[in-house]
Amino acid sequence: MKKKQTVTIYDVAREASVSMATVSRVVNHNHNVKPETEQKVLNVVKKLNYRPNDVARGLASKKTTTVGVIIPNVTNSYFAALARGIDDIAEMYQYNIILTNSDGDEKKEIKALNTLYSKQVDGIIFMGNDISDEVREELRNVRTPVVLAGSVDPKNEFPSVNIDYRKAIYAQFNKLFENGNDRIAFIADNLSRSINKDYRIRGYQDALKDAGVPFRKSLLIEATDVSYESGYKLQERLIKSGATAAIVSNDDVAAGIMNAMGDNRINVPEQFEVATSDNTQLTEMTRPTMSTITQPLYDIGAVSMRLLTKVMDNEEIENNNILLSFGLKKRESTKD
Amino acid sequence: MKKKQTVTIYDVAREASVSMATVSRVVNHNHNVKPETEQKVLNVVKKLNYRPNDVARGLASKKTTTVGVIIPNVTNSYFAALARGIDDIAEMYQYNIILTNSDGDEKKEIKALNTLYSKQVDGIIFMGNDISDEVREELRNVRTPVVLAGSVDPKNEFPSVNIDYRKAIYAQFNKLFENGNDRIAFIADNLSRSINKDYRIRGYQDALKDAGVPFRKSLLIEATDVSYESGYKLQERLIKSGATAAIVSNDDVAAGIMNAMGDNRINVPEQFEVATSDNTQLTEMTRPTMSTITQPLYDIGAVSMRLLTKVMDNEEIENNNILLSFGLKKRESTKD
DNA sequence: GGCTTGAATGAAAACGGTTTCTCTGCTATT
DNA sequence: AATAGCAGAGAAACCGTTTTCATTCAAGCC
Repeated sequence: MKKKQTVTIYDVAREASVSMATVSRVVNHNHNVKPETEQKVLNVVKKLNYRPNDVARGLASKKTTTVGVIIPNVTNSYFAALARGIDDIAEMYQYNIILTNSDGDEKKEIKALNTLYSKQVDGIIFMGNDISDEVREELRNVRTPVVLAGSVDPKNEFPSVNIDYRKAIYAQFNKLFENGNDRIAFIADNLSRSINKDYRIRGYQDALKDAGVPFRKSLLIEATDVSYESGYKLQERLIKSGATAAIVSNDDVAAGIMNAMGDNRINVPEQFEVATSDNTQLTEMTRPTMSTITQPLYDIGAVSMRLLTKVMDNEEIENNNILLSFGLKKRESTKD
Repeated sequence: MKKKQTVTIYDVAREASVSMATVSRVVNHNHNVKPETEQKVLNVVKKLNYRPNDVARGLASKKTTTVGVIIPNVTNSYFAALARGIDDIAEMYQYNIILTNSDGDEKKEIKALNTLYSKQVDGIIFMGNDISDEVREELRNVRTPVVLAGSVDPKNEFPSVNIDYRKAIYAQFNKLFENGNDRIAFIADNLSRSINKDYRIRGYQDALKDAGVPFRKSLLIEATDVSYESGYKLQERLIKSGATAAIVSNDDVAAGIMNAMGDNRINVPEQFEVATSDNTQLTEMTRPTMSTITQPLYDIGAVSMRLLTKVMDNEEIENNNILLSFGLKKRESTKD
């Protein structure tokens, strides 16, 4: 009938006839403890199967070795890929991840921020495309380092890791333009969000201007959300708009559009070209496969976590707003 | 120059001229505090913008309102869907989620378990298809409630939420058999894992027996991993095996097989039928779309989190091993 | 030989809450 | 009027560490 009371640092100290301080030093690999003493303590630790209580540790040291991650939806492959990058690097630096789904909803984001704050996380990685003013305010309030991953901040107030969305769309537009399209639609789930308004659409307009093609508002199309279904439903409207090609900001939506085209006997890419943005695995799974901007998804997550560790350690940061390089991958949904 | 020292319960107590105990009571919505006093405290709380420190709380109360979630890979749509269900219910019950990727690797699983243990999580949800003996041992050691989600335990030692994999495969086999196939392959990433060996393959054999079809070992095919690529590479072997249909245990793998068939001018479903198992969104995105077992993915996660709350609260549990109902969805990759 | 120095250790004060007791006054009961 | 009972509040112990500061002791130095 061994009743397993949790064994504390005090138990170890007593059993090893040393003070708690010494045990603490040993456990934390501190210098200044004689090898023999260390060994003695270590033996007792093993014998008693002592495991430090991280909560007590957190209270005393004011560090929880935990970082909060706010993600719109784990179920979204784009963000899931980032999350994986984040977790891998976090683990490498001995941090754990508290994951919270926000659905990109301001209220939920703020609530999550407050919870994480209460939980005393050492840092926060925020994903959500962009940040509203209220969220910005809250982000300032939680006095813990924040890094934005795959999420823009036009004011560059917070450290962030992204690709250059503006240039990416610019490049993609030009490809399609070279293929002979002069009516190219741009599709995103929310055109007024900063990531679209201030970056992608600008890139779109840059290209328009360079190509000497007039801007048509009707070619800017908003999807109801980032889902396959919403893309599927968009197909008709897309054809009616007179567009012959589309740049889509999300792979699921793009897949929906493409399949709807196929189901309506419109050939992709012969009759309509589709280019997408995230290079998630889905781009290889559809038929035709999808041409896309290539983003280093995993790396965006990984780099932002690494950046966060630097901020948490007060290291000198050369560049707060990191832009990772992107590429263009030609697959079957575009002509060239 | 307001220097923002963190405000503690003590500050609130002083400012409101009450004791810490009273503040604590108010903050925790405890009975036994006069409405006026409560209001007075509440005012100070607001004025000082006091936020309880969850770490201190956790130490004192021995509850962290945090549960650990071990997931093979967030990037896997099947598990991501479960994770979403888990997080939603967790949030509903005021818990947060510490998410750890294990890659289904025993070493990482054990390490994660230990970390979670140190962090004093109130409970753990384990995903990983099945559990090795070492993990089982560790699962016993962490003296915190554990629930398995989408992961079998032949010994039924731990509470779990699943579908009846054996019956599901049985039903699926029969469909394909009725369609005229008598050489039906079964494909999984690891045939010796319990979930396959003890459940799916048994279902497969049950069906074989009922149908009076002899068992052919060559029709049991192991994929190198659960990925689109590994499925794609399997196609040739599949044809050589003489099979005319396949039951696949993972949607990504199934998509790979199907696309490889298409790329090699083998018509699905006319020349080869493919049925898959997870009903992730991918099943609707491929062309042809995929027939599949329908699993309530989100619900498996949600129900297991709910179950965990019950275990954590020491509630009476009527059924420790929950089987959610599954279905069969006919799409384009099978004939009928 | 006295004094400085530094390594090794211990004592005890935080850390910021929860919770158990205990103590007041009232109100209700008889 | 005396007493029981209870609501409301405070004092202080406790949760399990880290960390500061003090102490001891031996070696090194002139």
